[in-house]
Amino acid sequence: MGERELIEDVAGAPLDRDFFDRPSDVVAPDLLGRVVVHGSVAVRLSEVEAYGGPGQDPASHTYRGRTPRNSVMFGPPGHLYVYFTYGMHFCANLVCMPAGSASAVLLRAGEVIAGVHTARIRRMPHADGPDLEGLVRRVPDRDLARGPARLTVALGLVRDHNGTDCCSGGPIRAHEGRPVPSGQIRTGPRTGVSTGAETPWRFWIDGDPTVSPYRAHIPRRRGRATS
DNA sequence: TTTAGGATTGACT
DNA sequence: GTCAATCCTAAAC
Repeated sequence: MGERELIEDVAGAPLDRDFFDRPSDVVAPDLLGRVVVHGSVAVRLSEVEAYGGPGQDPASHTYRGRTPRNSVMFGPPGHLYVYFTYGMHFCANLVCMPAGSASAVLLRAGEVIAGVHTARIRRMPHADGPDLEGLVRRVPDRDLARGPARLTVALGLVRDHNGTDCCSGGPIRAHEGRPVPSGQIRTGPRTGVSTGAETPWRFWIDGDPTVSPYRAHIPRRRGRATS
């Protein structure tokens, strides 16, 4: 059995593009329990957030229209939108709706269900140094993909993956997994956004230990405190 | 050209 | 609970 078959054994068949050709707030809860795959690593999603289109959602990167950074969100559905933030982190989204509409779902957290060893090494501080397992503090399994930047690292997604088509049988795909019954889905305000936080477009699996802890947005101070 | 601030995280009190 | 790290983006000038 090859890598593909092993992954499909635990993650089911890949989702096709039609899955993403719907509004992001409809796709988002349907993504819970689904499995995002990159090579040998697979993550079962436990928490996502929907972001809307131009002029509709003040929290969305596309609210003010197309820019070089957000151009992938204006493209066809089922593509990966990876962005850099806080000077050090990458986060990953799956684009929804037809080209031109520019909405997406942020992948916030999940459980690593395949490739745990690879994911753990990626999540170690200084994984490229001489001190590997046993010498560096081991990240608990539940924390491997608990948070959007952590999930992106665990899956090995980087800047260059921005724009990747996830519905063409390539190395990065979304698989059907097992959808979560609506009774187990919880919704609430989105995390860390300074505007539009009142829209309850964060979705997570009730009671799942891999869901990230909620943190309200805190505007950061700049420069030195004076006087 | 300058500047504010960010879809976060890990360390620390 | 607080805070710094760190660089990119887009808006303002």
